[in-house]
Amino acid sequence: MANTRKTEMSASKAEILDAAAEVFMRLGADTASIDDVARQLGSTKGRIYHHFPSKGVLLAQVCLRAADFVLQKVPPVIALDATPEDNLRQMILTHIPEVLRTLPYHKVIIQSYVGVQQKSTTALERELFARIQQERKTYENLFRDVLQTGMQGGSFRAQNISIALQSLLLLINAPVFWYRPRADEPETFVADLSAQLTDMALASLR
Amino acid sequence: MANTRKTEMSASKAEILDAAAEVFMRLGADTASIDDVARQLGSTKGRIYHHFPSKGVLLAQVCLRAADFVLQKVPPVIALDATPEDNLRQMILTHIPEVLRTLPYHKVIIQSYVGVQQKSTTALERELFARIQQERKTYENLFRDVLQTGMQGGSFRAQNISIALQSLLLLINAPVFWYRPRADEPETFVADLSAQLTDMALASLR
DNA sequence: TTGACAGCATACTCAGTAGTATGTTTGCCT
DNA sequence: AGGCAAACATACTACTGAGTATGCTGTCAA
Repeated sequence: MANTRKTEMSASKAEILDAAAEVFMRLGADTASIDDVARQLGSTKGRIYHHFPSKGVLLAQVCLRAADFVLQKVPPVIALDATPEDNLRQMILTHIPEVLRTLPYHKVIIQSYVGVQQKSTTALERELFARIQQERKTYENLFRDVLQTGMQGGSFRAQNISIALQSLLLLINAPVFWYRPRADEPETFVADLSAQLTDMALASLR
Repeated sequence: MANTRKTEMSASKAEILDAAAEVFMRLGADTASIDDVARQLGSTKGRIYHHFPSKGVLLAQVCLRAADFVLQKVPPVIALDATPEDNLRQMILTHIPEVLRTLPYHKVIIQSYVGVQQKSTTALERELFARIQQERKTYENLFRDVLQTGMQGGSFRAQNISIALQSLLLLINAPVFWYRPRADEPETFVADLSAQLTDMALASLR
């Protein structure tokens, strides 16, 4: 048990991350203050700064967790003997519900997708954001490989693969921008939504 | 000539908006300070506060201009006697180059698309952001109408129209997230990019 | 029992920033 | 010429918010 790595997280720390994700989502990561997060927790700054050395690290941990969520669910559904279409279909059908399940985290990480350069001063923050970028690249490559294989095999139309990849990734993350869970929404809404987006995504590649 | 409305903008004001868009894009609208914008202009705060009453209004004007850019270009290409496919194709082929031409503005307005609620305190700011939302809705409805017509006529596959619309809009704005103009890029890159995205968008609807 | 440490709360400091108040220059009209 | 705004620059104020230093309390091991 020498290497528990990421799973080593106290319940209190996880609770803080949940609160931070929620508040960062609502107010924006830069606008929201540490006191706002503390208020959401019903506690004070002291608790947060006991577990995290800075606001930047807290933000980075939220983003890192967002990346981890999908990275733990999606790779297992990839089958080497399946067709590119089937693989991609399963990947998207796994991706979307997982993203919507952990929505606040992804609303936060998307704020960094717009390209605002982090002003991470400390070395730890820079290392964390590098890890995030690495994980994102790893995740993107899962889709890139499936696209590549599909284009070579003729399942997908041949076209600029980088453009196709970026468009595909944004398409399957589209609900993060507009989805808001509602009490009166049908039981099957997320499943239906995932199915429709999967169809659109696959169709866009043919 | 009683009603010049929006076109009434001094060159200095436009120059400030350009600088603000550039800086807000790079640093993020909340992180960037008015002094940052002034430094970009090679002047001081005084100039900015002479033309804009607050930072919130400045931000709103940038966003409003972003919306105006596409709203002036796209509607004219819609033809009543054309098929939904042709109309949509022309709309996207107009939309993308115009967005990339005025990229900083759209990178700023996209920061508000993530759903962070503006904390506009003044009445003027609230009114401006309401106008922005109105213009955005107007623009969306251009696409919604084409989608609706196309689905009824059988050109497009019948499906949940709101989901399809949101996905389509995000797809045609995807380059805003990743595109960065490069000196060594081919002359035809933007045109090629627009063509590929148009094909993907139309395919996703069939 | 105690003491020592984790897990927080309280009460500060201090840098940065939005906004203001007031000077200073430049063009323009008469 | 001269005065009078517009278009800025300069020099403040007031406040927010990140980070820190220190105090308090329960728990657990020896």
